[in-house]
Amino acid sequence: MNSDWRARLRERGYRLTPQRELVLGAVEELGHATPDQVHAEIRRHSAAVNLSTVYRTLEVLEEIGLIRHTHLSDRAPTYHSIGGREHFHLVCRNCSTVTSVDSGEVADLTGLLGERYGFTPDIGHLTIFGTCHHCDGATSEGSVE
Amino acid sequence: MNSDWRARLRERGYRLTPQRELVLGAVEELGHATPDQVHAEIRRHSAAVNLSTVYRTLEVLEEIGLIRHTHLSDRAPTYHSIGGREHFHLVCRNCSTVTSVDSGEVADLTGLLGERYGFTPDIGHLTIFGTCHHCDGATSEGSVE
DNA sequence: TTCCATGCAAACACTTTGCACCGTG
DNA sequence: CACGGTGCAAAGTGTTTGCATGGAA
Repeated sequence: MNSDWRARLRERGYRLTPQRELVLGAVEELGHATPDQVHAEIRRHSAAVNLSTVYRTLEVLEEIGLIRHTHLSDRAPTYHSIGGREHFHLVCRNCSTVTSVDSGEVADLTGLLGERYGFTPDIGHLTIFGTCHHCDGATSEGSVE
Repeated sequence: MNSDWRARLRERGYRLTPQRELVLGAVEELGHATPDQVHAEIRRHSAAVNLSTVYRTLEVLEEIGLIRHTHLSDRAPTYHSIGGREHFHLVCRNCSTVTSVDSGEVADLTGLLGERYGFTPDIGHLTIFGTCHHCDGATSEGSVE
């Protein structure tokens, strides 16, 4: 599964380029990252990759299912590699802490939406904003969104 | 509850201006609308309100709890008035249909996140992307996000 | 009369696009 | 050696800000 990405690209008719390897590597290393952060991370230890290439590449990598994006803030989207299981995110508006939750945890929700609304949710894209227990009551400084 | 907004503004020390009335009216009339759509709607039958005023006003109206915003697409946020009960949205990526679901429907989810993660979700801000039953299987043209 | 709110224009943050050149397959 | 991918620069979208003027309280 280490070099699976090479096959994935080829299968779909995409070419293998050093830029694509660098972008994927940066996403995996950063965990959750905006296009700009990916760009900066690459620059830290490699030759520069153009920002527009980063955008185009993230799109391709998501297309072939190696990474996904969600919205952890009102600003830029964040990308993360799909390390095994599908998950969604909880984001605290107060302290900005991000918690990943396995999609299995919300099987009930998925079932309910399916039965009652005929709707199949894309759990991997989901981010739920709210307040974590450390911040209940104490609404303070820098908040996300 | 019709002119409740006047009191709400005054209570919090905000002034009552025709622009604020127009923006609130447009949001209520449109249902779900982006800042730009609100701006356009006002222009349709009134003197123009500056776009930056629309932005500032939407922020104020949300602050005092008359409207809320959520993200129905990757582009602009959409605002809606809080007509009674809190709700969240289901958005079909294929046909862009938006379904409102009462937050009571997901009491189980809210309970689970609270117990297991100490997290209090902001259901009113939530939007879940996915596929509606009309579009299952048949992934076609113009998709959101 | 005092400030808050508005209009306007410029600046911003993020993303996309057109085109010539480059390098993978 | 053809065609997809990249770099670069410019243009696009959506949003914010500084400042002078205007109007609600």
